[in-house]
Amino acid sequence: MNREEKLTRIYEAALRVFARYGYRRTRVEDIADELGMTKGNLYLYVKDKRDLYEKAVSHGLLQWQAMVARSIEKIDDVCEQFLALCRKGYTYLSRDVSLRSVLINDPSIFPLSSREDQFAEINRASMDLLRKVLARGIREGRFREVDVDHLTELLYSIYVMFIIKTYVKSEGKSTQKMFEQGLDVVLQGLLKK
Amino acid sequence: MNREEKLTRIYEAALRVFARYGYRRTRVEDIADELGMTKGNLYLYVKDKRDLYEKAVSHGLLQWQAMVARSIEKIDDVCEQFLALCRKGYTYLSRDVSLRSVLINDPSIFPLSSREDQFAEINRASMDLLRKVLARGIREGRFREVDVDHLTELLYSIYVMFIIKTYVKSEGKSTQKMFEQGLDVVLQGLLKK
DNA sequence: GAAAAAATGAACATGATGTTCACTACATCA
DNA sequence: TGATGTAGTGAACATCATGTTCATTTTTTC
Repeated sequence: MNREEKLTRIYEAALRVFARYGYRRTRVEDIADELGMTKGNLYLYVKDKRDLYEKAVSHGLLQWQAMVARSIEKIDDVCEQFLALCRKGYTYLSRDVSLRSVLINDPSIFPLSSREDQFAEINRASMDLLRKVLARGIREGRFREVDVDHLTELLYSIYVMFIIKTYVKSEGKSTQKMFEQGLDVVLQGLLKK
Repeated sequence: MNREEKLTRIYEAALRVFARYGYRRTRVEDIADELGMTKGNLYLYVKDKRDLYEKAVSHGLLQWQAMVARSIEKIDDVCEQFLALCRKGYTYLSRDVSLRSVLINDPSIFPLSSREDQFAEINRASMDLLRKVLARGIREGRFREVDVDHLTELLYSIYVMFIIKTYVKSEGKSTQKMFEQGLDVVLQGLLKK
C-alpha cells in the first residue's frame, strides 16, 4: 500500500471517529486505534490533530459531492445508488450533525462557519435528491402514495439510519447487516404491493 | 423544588449526558450545562463523578424496570405505552450501547459486569415486550404479516429510533417532533390498510 | 545482510478537568 | 429593615489526560 492509499485510509478512519465523538472528544489515539496503529506512527502521516481533521473533512466532502453528482446524473436508479451509499457506510450526512454540535460547542476552536454552510448545503442537496427519488417513484406508480408530511418523516427515518450507522459501535458485521435490513424495511414499506 | 426532586432532575440529566458520550468522554461540566447550573453547585448534591454515575444509573434502572413491568401487566395497550415511552424520551435502551462500550473500553474503571448483565437483561426484556406486541397485533389482524426476519429488522428500526434520540443534539423541539413522526411511520407501515 | 522505510512505545510539556472553597446572592423570618 | 440560613458562583488548585516528539526496534527492499 503506497503512501496515498494509506492517507486515504487514515482520512476515512479519522472522519468516522470525528463523526462519532465530535472534534473535542476524539483523541488522536482513538483514530490510531480505529486504524490499528499507534499514535506515533500516525504522526508520520499527519502534521497535527487539527490538520488531520481538516484533511479528513475535505477528503470526505469531495467524495460525497462526487457521489451526489453521479446519482443526480442518473436519476433512474438513483434509489439503488442511494442504498449503495448507505451500504458503503458513508456517514457524511451524520457528520453534519456532529460537526454542527462541535462548532456550536467550541466556536473558538474552529471558526469554520463557511464549511458548516457547505455541509448544510450538501445535506440539503441530499435531502432534495431523496425527495426527487420518492416523487418520481410515486409518479411512476412504483411507490404507494404518501402525503408530504409522511414523506418528510420517511426521509427523516432514512436519515436516522445514516446517523445511527455512525454512532453505534459495530462489533463484527451484525450491526451493518441490521442497518441494511432496517433500511430495506423502510423502503419496502414504501413499495406498492 | 425540594432536594429530592432536584436530585431526580440531576440524575436524569446525568443519565442523558452519560448515554450521549459514555462515561469517560463526559465532563461533569457537561452535566452541569445540561442542568443549567455550575459545577460547583452540582457538587453540593453529589459526592463525585463516579458516585453521580452510579446513582444516575440506579435511578434510571428502577424507573425503566417499573415501566416495563407496568407495560407487561397491561398488554392490550402496550403498544401505546411503548410509544409513550419513546415520546417521554427515555433512553435506557440506548444507554446499554454506550454503557457497554464504556465497559469494554475501560474495564479497569468500572468492573460493573453484573450491572452490564442487568442492562442486557432489561434490553432483552424490552425487545421481547415489543416482539409480543407485534405478534399479538398480527394474530389479531391489526398488523400486516411480516416474516420473522422482517420482524427482527423492524424491531431494530425502532430500536434505532430510540438510540438516535440520545445522540442527536435536539435544538428546540423539531428533533423531538421528527423522532415521534418517524416512529409513527414505522408503526403505520405495519398497520393493515 | 546492509540500507531504507515503517512502526513502536516511552518521555515530555501543556492543557483539560475533577474537586474544593471562600465568597456572593437570595430567600425567610423577626 | 436587618439577621440568618440556604443556594449558587466562579476562581484556584492539583492531578490526570492527551497532543506531540524522538530514540530505538522491527520490517521491508534490494
